[in-house]
Amino acid sequence: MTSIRLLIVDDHPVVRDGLSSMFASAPGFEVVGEAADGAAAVRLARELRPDVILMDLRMPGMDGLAAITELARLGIGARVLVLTTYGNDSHVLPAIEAGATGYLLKDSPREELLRGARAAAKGESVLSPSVAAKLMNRVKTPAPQLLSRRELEVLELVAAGNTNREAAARLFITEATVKSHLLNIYAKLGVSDRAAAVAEAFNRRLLTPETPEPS
Amino acid sequence: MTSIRLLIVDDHPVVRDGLSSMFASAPGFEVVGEAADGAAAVRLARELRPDVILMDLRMPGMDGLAAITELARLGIGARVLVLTTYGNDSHVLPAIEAGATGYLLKDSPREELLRGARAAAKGESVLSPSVAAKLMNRVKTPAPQLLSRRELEVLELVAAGNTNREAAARLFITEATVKSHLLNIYAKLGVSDRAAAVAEAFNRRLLTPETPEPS
DNA sequence: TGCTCTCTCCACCGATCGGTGGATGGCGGG
DNA sequence: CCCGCCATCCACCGATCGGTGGAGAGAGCA
Repeated sequence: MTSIRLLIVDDHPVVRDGLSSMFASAPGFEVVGEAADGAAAVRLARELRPDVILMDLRMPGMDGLAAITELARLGIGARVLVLTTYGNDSHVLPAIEAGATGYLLKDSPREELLRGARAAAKGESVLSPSVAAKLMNRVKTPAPQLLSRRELEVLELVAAGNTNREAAARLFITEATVKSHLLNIYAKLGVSDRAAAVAEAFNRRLLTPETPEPS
Repeated sequence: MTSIRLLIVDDHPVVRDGLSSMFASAPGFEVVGEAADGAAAVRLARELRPDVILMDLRMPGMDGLAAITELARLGIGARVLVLTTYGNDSHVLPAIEAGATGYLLKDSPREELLRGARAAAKGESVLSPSVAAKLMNRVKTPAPQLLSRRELEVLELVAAGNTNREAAARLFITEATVKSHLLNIYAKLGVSDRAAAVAEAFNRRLLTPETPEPS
């Protein structure tokens, strides 16, 4: 098995040196380049085709998020392992959305960093606890029983594109009843039309996106 | 620092024994009980008040998911670390939604299991790579640029509860233009009214729930 | 026994929306 | 150079929706 080719991106020379020497001294890794900002990172990534890019997010000029986005746009296959100081800053989720493969804190134990880089090279997802927690919160959030069962049914039908009349037919009630349910829903959600009600329901996880079933 | 009190839940005696002896021999852990199904797990959890529950999902009778739900309903504070054989089965996300603190594979290295249990005791989230990947897929899904920038703006305003006239004012265009944009949106999303368009946009991740800002 | 909540239903009106069938100019790729 | 996509705008009409102001019946709780 050949070594994992690494590109290290961080605006602090100290950090680059630290990471560089740490990975260089570990078996199975080869540091092929270093960059101090996003633009340089993208340039080097095209040129050197590393397997894994260790990427800081906060950098002058093109930041890490922009760089990840750009790499994805260019179709560069390198896995990006975000390596940053704070796990709870607001850039975490955008970075994942942009296509980062993993997200670790810089002060993770050496062991974990090495394991993370290896996992990233295989395309596995590595998350530090704080990031994992953030992601889980995104999914958890027990639905507070704000809407009654019936109201939720009505809202689902409306979200599916039914008119009041159609929803009424499907529920075997009259249109008038559907309208009262909707008015109650608007009041409870603090909105004043069906479109906003649907949006608010998604925000409050009363409705959830269909999970596209994999394999 | 006192030991972490563990409750082990699995329908296979072999697995219980294995885990039990593994944790018993590790410093900082104390196995206070074992259960072979969900009902017994809930009973023992109320009685023994463990810090962490190592929980299998597939069990006869009350399964792990039901047990987690029940524990949450009863307000039992124990952290639940799901410990199962397959990382890609369909019970993963429901378990997290029900309130599991972490999710590890049984064949994880001993090291990882111990670390996972310690992390869970502190309330940190531990995820095995396959589960992390699943969660990330839930968030990733790069939006296929189906809607034009302008159309997306219109849809966002509509989702926020604006009428066509209001959206027009905010975009400094006429109501007629907003209407054409919406008609285009309906065609592209395969729907025929604004509420369904909003729902479909959430399903396709063109719109995403606001992340409730923490601390 | 009250009280509250949910679910059901009715009538009526103005406001808004969806749909049709256009038109114009700009920008970019083949 | 032409085609397609995008963004902008127009008029007109019927359908639908939101809002008001009710009411009755059943469930659950104190």
